[in-house]
Amino acid sequence: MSNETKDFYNYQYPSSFSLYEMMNLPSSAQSSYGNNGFDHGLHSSPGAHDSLLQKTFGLSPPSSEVFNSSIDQESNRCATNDVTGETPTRVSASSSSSEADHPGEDCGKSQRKRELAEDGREENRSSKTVNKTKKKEEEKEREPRVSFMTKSEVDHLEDGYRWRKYGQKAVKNSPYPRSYYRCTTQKCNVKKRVERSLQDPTVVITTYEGQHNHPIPTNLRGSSAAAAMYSANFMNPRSLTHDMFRTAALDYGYGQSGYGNVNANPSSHQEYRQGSEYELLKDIFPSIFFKQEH
DNA sequence: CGGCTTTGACCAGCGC
DNA sequence: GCGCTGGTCAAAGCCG
Repeated sequence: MSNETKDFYNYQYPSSFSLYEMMNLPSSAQSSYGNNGFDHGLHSSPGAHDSLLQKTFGLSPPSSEVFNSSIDQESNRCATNDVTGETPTRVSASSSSSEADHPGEDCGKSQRKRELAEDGREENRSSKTVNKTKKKEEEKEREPRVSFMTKSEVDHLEDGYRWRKYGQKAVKNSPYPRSYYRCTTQKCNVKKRVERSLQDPTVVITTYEGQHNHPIPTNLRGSSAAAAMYSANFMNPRSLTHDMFRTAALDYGYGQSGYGNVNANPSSHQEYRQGSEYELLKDIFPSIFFKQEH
């Protein structure tokens, strides 16, 4: 994936996009799996899919919608991602997260600025004698970065992991601050930034940076399914298999919860037990994930 | 008491 | 060199 921008005609679609992106599947893999699979049935009941995706990804409370996501594994971060400028039913998503990270900001400069600042600090804040050559090399090894744009009333969305807030900064030209979180697990340096979109304050932009080197904490609030999926991406991007999605479906009512009572919204369980959304899940995550299961 | 949030200070990069 | 900005630190306070 490069700077290519993909258009989706329904804002539920970016979640399917993010799945491919999160799995690091090459474009050939996408085409072989076929977008047709993802088209299957999606237009029939967008609201239901929307609800399903929210719960499956667990990134938002019931009132929120994950309506865009992007991933940044390399340095291609300057593609268009003018999501909030789109109509409500048409969203563009791209492999770039820069615009999602910092709407309206100058991409290249601020991006490099951020990385340099982070690298310098992460390596050795106290010692000023940093080997510049080494530093430059490490600059190239950028952490994978994924951003989600989620319509939500709350800033900090549950994703299954435990986070500690370590900073908050006012955002230039925005009344909404940006919050900085770090994974609380020892030796896990995954970070995330949370801010509200300047264009649409109801939209929360969550940017994950780094890879978790540990399993999802259990006995947490939020969605274990989402955490499992997110974990699968960052622990091993190619390990996100149909089993994962089946687990997601099971966790949401097609089986006994395997992770304990972690669902923040018990009512969602009830919906899934009715079965209709399991079918929707199969529609969204089609044969590649489900066909071998029955 | 441990874990978390808050918040002012600090640092580094960049533009002028 | 200076000011601006983003990102992080760390002390203090809060909370279960």
